[in-house]
Amino acid sequence: MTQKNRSLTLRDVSEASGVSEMTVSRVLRNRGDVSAATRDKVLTAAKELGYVPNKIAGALASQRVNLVAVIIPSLSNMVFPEVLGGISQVLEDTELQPVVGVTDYLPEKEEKVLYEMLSWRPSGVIIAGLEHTEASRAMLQASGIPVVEIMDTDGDPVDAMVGISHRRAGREMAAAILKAGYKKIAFLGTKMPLDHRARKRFEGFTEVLAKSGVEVVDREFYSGGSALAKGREMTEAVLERSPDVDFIYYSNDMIGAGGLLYLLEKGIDVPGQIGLAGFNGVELLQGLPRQLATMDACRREIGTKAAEIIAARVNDVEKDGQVTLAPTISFGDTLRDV
Amino acid sequence: MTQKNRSLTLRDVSEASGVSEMTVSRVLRNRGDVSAATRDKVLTAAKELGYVPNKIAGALASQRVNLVAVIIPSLSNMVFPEVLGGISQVLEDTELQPVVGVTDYLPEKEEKVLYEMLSWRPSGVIIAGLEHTEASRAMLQASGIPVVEIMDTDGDPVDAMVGISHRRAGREMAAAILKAGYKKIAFLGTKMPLDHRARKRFEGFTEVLAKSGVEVVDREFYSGGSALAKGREMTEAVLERSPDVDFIYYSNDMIGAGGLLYLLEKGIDVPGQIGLAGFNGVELLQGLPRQLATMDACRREIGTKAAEIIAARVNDVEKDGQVTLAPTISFGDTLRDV
DNA sequence: TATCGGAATGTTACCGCGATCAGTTGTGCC
DNA sequence: GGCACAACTGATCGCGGTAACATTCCGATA
Repeated sequence: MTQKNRSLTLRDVSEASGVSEMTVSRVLRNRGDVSAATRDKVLTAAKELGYVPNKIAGALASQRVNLVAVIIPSLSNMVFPEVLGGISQVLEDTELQPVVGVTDYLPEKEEKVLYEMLSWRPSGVIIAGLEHTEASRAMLQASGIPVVEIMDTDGDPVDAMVGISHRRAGREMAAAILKAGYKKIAFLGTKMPLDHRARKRFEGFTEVLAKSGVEVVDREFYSGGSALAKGREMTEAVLERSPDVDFIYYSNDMIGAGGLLYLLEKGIDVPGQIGLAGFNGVELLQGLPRQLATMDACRREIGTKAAEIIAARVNDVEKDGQVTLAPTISFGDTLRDV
Repeated sequence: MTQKNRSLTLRDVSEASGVSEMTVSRVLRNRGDVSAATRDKVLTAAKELGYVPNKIAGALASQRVNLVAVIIPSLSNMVFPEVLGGISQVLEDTELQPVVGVTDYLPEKEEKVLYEMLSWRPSGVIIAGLEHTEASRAMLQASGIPVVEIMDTDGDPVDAMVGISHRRAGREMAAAILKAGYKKIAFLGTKMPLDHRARKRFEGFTEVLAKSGVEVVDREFYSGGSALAKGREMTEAVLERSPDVDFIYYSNDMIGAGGLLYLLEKGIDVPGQIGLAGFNGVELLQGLPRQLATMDACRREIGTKAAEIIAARVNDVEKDGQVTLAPTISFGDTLRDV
């Protein structure tokens, strides 16, 4: 246990166990034929010394790095940890390992993070969204490794993609709202020009409304702060400005929940007087006094499918690289299902 | 842009720009003297080829890896992403980079993840908790790199530690509750024998109650599912079983919020008839109809302090390695402040 | 008994880059 | 004009492993 600052190498184990470095390497990787006797000797020595193999050297020599770069905009969004869960679950059965990079929704940071990750020569990349800087796309293209763009399928992927159509999600929600007879519809969302998926939902949403000659009567955007509190505040503001609103579409469940709590407190009839809907289908909603209407974004499944594609491609197995999942609307208690 | 499967090396850039590999290396790392002219030549060539340096080789050659292993139990807990935020913020100003590993609260998985991470020879380790398997402790010890154990300070660290005393947090909350005159106190928490911090809070909590001759009148534990919904359910169950309860202490804010929503719905007077308190001070609470009493766990600050210690030690700057932060109680609207 | 084959082990040659040291210029100064 | 020195550039070696090939040793087979 007493050791210099320099960390141990195969040579140390080799000397301690009296066999060649190569044999030690074989034992530690379970590769090739090694007699049970020497295997034991080596393992004992390695354990005794507290040897931890150096993957840096191993990766360089073998030209194989079992890492999968996962690049997402945020960890605090609830959505992405779930996607990650799906990814990890699948990769756990392989020799691959996810490594996460966070972009904070900034294209330049994405570019930086991507560069950084590619410099470790991962076996694959899973990256959120279809919108990237030109340089990022070029890097992905040139990397020569499998790339899966996730979350969104409204656009052209560099390689593979797994997600839902957010335009369609917006359209379907709009259709359901109109069908339920609501007419004075407001939209509350995040002030994030760079959140392309929220934008696409909004576009799909207004598109369908427009076809029925309906226009959003009010809208408001926030940034930062507690989403629940913001939902509450914005809802209050909208009601004040546009008292005749009969439906509010929130760009995510969290602000939707805030709005719901506010309206219930005010004694407003939901969904009679005002209907509500959010987006994502987060688990959190199950604990609310009333179920918020929402649309499932298939988060976990996106993760598993993406990881499966990477795992297959790494092993040179071809696999369908364009997966569009179908989000399902859930009416809950805040949107009349007619 | 047309390239074989083999990815580019310094040699490619060197040939394309007509200088030695060494010079290319210097340009790309901004080290040593290089004339402006050759610098430009090299940078142009590198960009044109789409060259991305190979950190694997670089790290091996330089014996330096600018990664900091961050090992935490979970990403879905809300708490850890915030700690991570603190870490990232500090490391962003250095050349270090965090790499996250998740243990799911399982000691064996922690051991595995730690081994995995150490095999990449990071410059430092930030790891949640003070409880590890013997093998894990040995690895940390033997690694010869700075180690900071975070979140908790009730115990002996391998090296440095940053956190709060959860025993004390439990004690303080108990004292505040008693002082407010509550007598029939229930405890609701997670069924996680491996969540040592929750356990310590509970121990501190009961310890102070015991000193006043008070015992927890009821308790319940959950696992899995939506925390908000579970808080609701468990609160209902407790009220049914022990209708005379006058205070409920929740092991986290999320279930506390569920309980709060339930009680308000039932028209129960909070904090008159029943007082409530949670733990963590999550941002979410700000959007609730009433502020839940809670105790701030100093999450972000834990992250920044830990990262600062690593950053300092990596540069051979000594720095105080035992930081105990003081969590502050916030009474909110659900605990009488007397 | 000579030969062969496979299991067990060792040897050699890199992997792509950076540390180190060794040139090769150009410049200012006496 | 010669020298010292800085500015710049290149050659060599090795980081700690692994792939590929070479070797040894043994029993089985003809």
